[in-house]
Amino acid sequence: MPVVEDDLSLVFAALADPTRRAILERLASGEATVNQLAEPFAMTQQAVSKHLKVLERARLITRTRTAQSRPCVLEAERLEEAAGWIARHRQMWADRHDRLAEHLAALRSHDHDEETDG
Amino acid sequence: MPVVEDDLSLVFAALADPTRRAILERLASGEATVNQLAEPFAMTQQAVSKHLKVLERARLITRTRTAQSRPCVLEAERLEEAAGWIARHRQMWADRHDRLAEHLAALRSHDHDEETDG
DNA sequence: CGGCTATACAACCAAGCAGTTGTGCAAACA
DNA sequence: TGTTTGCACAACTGCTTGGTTGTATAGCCG
Repeated sequence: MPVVEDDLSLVFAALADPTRRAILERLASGEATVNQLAEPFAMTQQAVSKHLKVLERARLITRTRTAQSRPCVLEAERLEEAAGWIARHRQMWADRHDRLAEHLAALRSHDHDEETDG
Repeated sequence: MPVVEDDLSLVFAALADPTRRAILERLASGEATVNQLAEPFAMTQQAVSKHLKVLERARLITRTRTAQSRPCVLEAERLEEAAGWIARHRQMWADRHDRLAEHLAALRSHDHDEETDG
């Protein structure tokens, strides 16, 4: 197991939990304190605090320090990275499927093909 | 901890590992057998097999049964789901940031800053 | 000052994961 | 037929995680 995990893994891992995704969704409509976030989740404040740590480590949120509360705000940049990876591979896979279809079509029209690779 | 995890969590969790992402990348250039996939990864065939199980469970790949080998092929649809979630929220966050910027600009134009800096 | 509020830290636990070794089994090959 | 190849299953290990309770800290209120 990676002692140091790459950013992408951290982001995906952070997104791989329904609670955390819900937190992000809630946060999308504005800042919130830990206790505000904890309320709808049927879990303790400490548990939410841990989730926030995960999100923070993935830099999906940042936290500000105002008096005795530490509200959370979203950080969209990390999401770009994840989106980028997916988009890239989605394209590659689509290409691959296209080429596969082409290839099959080519094979079909050629009747027989000798593969002399260079 | 979810006894039954939703599809989205499975997909993100599957993507949250560099080895599995590398497997997907390799798979993007064509089918491969377990041993072929295992080679570059400095880990045993069994470990790769486990990773493939994770990918299969997330339905990011499917496996075909030909004779004694069980090659893997990519399944792009699941990726769409993950891409969709991210895209949706990216947009929401962007909107939010825009509004925040507007808000701050509005505040600034009001010239109501009482900062006691040192 | 005392007490309330908001949060974090620590210890603990059950479960899961990523990896290992060892083994079994089905298909191809000699 | 026996051997090799390709893969999976099982058991085990160490680390991580998601949750708990209990406690500590920092700021506000009276």
